Amino acid sequence: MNMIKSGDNRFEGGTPTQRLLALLEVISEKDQFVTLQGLVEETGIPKPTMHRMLHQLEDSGMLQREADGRHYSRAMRLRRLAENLLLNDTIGGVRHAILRSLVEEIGESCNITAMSGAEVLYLDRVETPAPLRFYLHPGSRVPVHCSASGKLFLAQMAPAQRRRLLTDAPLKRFTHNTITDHQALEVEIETVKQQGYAFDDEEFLPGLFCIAVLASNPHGVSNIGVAMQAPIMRVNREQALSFLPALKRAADAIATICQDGVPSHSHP
Amino acid sequence: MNMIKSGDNRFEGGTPTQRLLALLEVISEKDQFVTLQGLVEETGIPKPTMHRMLHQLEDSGMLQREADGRHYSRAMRLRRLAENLLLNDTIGGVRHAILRSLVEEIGESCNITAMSGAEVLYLDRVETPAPLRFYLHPGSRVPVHCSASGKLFLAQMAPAQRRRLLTDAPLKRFTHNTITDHQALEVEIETVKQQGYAFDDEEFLPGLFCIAVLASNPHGVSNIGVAMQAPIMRVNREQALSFLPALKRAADAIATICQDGVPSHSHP
DNA sequence: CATTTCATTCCGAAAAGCGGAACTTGGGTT
DNA sequence: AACCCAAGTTCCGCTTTTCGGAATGAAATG
Repeated sequence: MNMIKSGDNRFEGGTPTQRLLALLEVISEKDQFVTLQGLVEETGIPKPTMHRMLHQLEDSGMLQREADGRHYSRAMRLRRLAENLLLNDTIGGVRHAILRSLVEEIGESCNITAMSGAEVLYLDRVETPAPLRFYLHPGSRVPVHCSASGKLFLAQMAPAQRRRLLTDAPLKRFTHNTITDHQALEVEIETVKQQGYAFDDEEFLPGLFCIAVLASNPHGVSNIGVAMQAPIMRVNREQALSFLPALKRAADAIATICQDGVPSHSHP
Repeated sequence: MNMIKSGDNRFEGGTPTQRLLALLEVISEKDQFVTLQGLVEETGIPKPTMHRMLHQLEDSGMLQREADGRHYSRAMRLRRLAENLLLNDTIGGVRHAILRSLVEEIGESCNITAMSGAEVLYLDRVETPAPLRFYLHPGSRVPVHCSASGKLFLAQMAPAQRRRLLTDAPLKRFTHNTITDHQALEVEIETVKQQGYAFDDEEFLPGLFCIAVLASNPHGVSNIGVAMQAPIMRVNREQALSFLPALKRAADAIATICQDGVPSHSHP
């Protein structure tokens, strides 16, 4: 009894189904057969509960027992699930690949953003290989008024819609550069609208400089942006501007792919 | 093709967690974004229930919403789960053993590959004992358009899906042999489809020659390939062809194991 | 054959799921 | 501008599942 690390925080909160997914995750990380007892020790889930979970997975053909009856391994259905997930993930895969090649080209972290509610959502992100970097993971959100993409989204809105969005919440200050005055923000947005791109000059995080463009959308307004984020000591305004063509190219490629995101009802 | 097929029997019995897995399965079979309504029509699950399920998957970072807020796509955690499932699935070392005996038979390095996103992922690999060799470790990735396995995966895709994958990717040049022209690649893919195997003739790394086959899958497309990789000074096209039977045999053995998943014996 | 170690079953309390109905939203039409 | 329609979201009382401590098998171990 040595390496017993009771309780994986992954299993503490969440609904039963989320628990089950977390269990699958633990199993997926193993390259050996798993046992009930082993999983109990690793996850901290009580034994009867774990027993039931494994049984469900076995009944549904996701796991199978080995000859000895106490070791579980991946069954066909789980393999097929994993294969299909990867095999058919072409849209996400391509989008990520475009982002990756953009980062490779300009050498700084980039992300794909979208307007979500009253905030900017990071859809995907690729980090620069440089050691000094900001870590912001996909799925996180930032305010509209102090992000480059956010200002672009605001710039293409109808004035009434923008006012509705901004009047409700005050423009929270994050740094000394954050634009907190509505008048000043309108001026900035006008500039952005004319330029077709936007900066974030340490307006959200001290030391973070960004430039963003929109993935243009023929059918109207766009809700996809592409942005570069870099430490201010490595990228200044001129350098950021030199990245514009590459950013624009990536944005157009992403726009093309995302156009036919309509699901089909076809079945093999 | 019926637009609406209410009620997939997969969703009739079973516990809530089994239902959720079945839902993931349906999503995994799609190569496009899914919507709440679309899934409701396909599965027959009531709308509020589906709404909750998708929310749970979104909250746990398995799915993410696209910009429009109504299309869902695979999020990072789900991709990682799928990759780990395949990557660590050595089935008690049997899969690895098959690869090892293949290498022993033909005398050159071989690997097992899978499609992941827009790239080819190395699931497992065994090196030749020969002193001169390329070192590429499991878990690494190579582009689809310049790898033997990649071309096989492309060849079995529906044209629309392939186009989406390739159209906006620039077909990056790695060597003087890399196919960088889309037209030429389509021709190559057609050849590959008819032959049932694919070469990589120094298209990715100078001096590296590969031949690959798919582990055939009775239920449809396959996401597992088997490939040989050797220095061009040791293996030419004819020799590579002479390895085909052995490669095919190994691929079939791997396919069989992945279906039955019954290993002979072993103490983990 | 006593002992340890897991796997399995039981069951009352607690929680999550369920889904019809109603409500909201956003885009398009009259 | 008023309306409509389709899709997404929320509500809420009822039902089902889950939860997990404790007790009970079933093998290995000594």
